Amino acid sequence: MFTPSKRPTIKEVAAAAGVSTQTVSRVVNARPDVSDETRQRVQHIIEELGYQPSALARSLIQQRSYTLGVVIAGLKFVGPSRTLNGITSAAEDAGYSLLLKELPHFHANDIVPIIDALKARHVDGIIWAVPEIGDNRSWVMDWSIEFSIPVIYLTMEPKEGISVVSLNNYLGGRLAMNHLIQQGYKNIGHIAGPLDWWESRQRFSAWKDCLKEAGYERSDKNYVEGNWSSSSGLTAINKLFQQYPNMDAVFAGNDQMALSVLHYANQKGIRIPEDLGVVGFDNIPEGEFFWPPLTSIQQEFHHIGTVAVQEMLKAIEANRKNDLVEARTIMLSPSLVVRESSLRLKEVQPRSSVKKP
Amino acid sequence: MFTPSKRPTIKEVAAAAGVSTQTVSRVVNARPDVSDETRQRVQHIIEELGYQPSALARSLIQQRSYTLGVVIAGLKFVGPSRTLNGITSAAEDAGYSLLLKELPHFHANDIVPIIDALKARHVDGIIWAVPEIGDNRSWVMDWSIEFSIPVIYLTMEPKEGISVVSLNNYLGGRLAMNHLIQQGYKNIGHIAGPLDWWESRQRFSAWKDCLKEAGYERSDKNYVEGNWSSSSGLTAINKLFQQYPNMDAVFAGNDQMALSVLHYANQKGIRIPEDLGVVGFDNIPEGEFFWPPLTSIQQEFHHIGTVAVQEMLKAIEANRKNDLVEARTIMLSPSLVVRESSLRLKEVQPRSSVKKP
DNA sequence: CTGAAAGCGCTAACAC
DNA sequence: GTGTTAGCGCTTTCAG
Repeated sequence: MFTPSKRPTIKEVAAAAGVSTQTVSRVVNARPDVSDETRQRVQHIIEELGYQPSALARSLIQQRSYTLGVVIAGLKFVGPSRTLNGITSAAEDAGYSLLLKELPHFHANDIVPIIDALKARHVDGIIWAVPEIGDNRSWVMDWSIEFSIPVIYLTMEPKEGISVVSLNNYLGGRLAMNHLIQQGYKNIGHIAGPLDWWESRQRFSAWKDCLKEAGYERSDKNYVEGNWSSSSGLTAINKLFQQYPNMDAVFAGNDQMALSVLHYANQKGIRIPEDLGVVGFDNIPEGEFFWPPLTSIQQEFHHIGTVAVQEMLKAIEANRKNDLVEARTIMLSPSLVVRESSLRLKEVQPRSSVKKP
Repeated sequence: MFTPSKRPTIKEVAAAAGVSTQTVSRVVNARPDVSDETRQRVQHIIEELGYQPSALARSLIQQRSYTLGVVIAGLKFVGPSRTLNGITSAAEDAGYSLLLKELPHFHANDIVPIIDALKARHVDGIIWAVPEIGDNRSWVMDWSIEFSIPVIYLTMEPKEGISVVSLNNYLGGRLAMNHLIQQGYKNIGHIAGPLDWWESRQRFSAWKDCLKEAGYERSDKNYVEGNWSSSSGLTAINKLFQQYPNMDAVFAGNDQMALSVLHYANQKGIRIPEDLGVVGFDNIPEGEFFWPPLTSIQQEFHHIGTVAVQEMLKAIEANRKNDLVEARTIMLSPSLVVRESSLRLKEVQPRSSVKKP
């Protein structure tokens, strides 16, 4: 299965080349102050022995590991895994390794052991890629939790003094709602995600505000809370139609729940978009092939990860130079992707189109 | 944003407690040979200073890091991310940390730098969670690549001398096909995944073999190759119907491509399952809410990850004891999930059902 | 029960 | 250009 040979150390290379370990170190790190002849010889021995410096030993002495801690939750969902995808590629490009920790569930609040494990391995910074839910952020302002390294939070309500990268969910909700209103729908219901999620509340607020601005009535019977799953979406749309019989459009908190609205409509013979307009959120790749194709709000998960890493690198550099590390909030803008499920005024926008902000 | 205070070292704790570093070490590692009184005092100082041992320094001296390397590709897809989900939870349970590397693309063959980076950080083992595609496994038998640590491969053709954990894709294909045949479909087309993928070829072979066993004819016009995406699935189903007009069922290589078959049928007014039976692969959660609900082959991605970690832990222990590390192949069995898209004989199986192997 | 010495694999700082 | 010394933070070994 594998050859359990021990890897050579810098000492062995030095001995084989008849130089000091220091010289080997210089060659490995491509320092200029080595004679060409020596460099050649050492280089040769290195390849022969298959020598490879220990990043561990290096981290120890340099007090810098070129490793980032990533804390995530819900990897089995599209959003988190695509964001991680962005983090991995950006980190790789920057020459950083990633130490990954996944929380057992979204609400996990017992984060001290996680942070300790990361710090024990001398990570240079931590990307907290867990969405804000319930009180799972209650500790960020707790001064007893000392980080001593930069931390960047993803997907949460911006707060004074901490760095946040997030999609502007409120704006996304507004894009969805204003599109439906513009298409002439007047009785727009909402299937919200779980309202202990910050993202859900933002989308929910947008729904409320847009109805109000348009001068349409709204009551608490006009929305139902789901849990992001298609299954919960089906329950929700059933309940919603009972409570709100003259509903003519639905803004769903995500595409999975929107899928159930389409499913329900197909089953009941409700015509989409004529009788019922539907808009989702996230714009998952399958949405284009739902029946009918689903209008949605595009969220650049990958980009969130990339931006987070870039911010982290800046923070690490500033930290090194002992500069004051300025906390920054970055809000990314979503965009509207119009497809048939909401396109009642066909003459206006006859085909799929992507509108970038 | 954070307090850049330096973390205390074992020396500082020792000094504060008036003992040697060795005694602190003993307390930290819960060794029995410390007097209760000393233990208490040291314990107290540790908490006071917020001392935390450096896993790095420990790894260096113990020649063991309690860290696993995970190499993955295509994190933005459901399968890989759910498998990673299984790996993270199993590793966490076992007290192992994870060093994550994502390949830039599935076909990446330049894996030496990846392995070197992992070994430089002294991982105790490597889980190679990249599916076998084209020649991206050509190096596994290359003896010049020395691992010196256990490696477990996911999703590939079992090979003598290496450890593999994989779903039995051939069996999955057979479950799908025999179900369609049993439902009375006789002209069964196939939308394959990319045929340089081992998984696709296994499913493809099952399609061929089952048709042959049933005594049905088959030609090269009866299948089309897609690339897993719904978009490619739509192209594929168009082409397939042109080439194979009397087709009455489709076995799609995954659920995304199956979705496009449903989409196509809805568009053309083809009735499912009466005129056309459809079976997918993977059983993604949304499939239940497609229109009509999609029959599929359940693949336990999470479980693959869990099993891989368990095997890894065994291999690491054996390696430590210098036991002979036996290479093992573990093939997991998929199961058939029947829904409306393939249920022509309604009286036989009137509802969704999951058949566990 | 506790401490001193040595060293894991490497690099910073200084000598020559 | 190159070598020597010291030490990153910890644990192992061996004394006492």
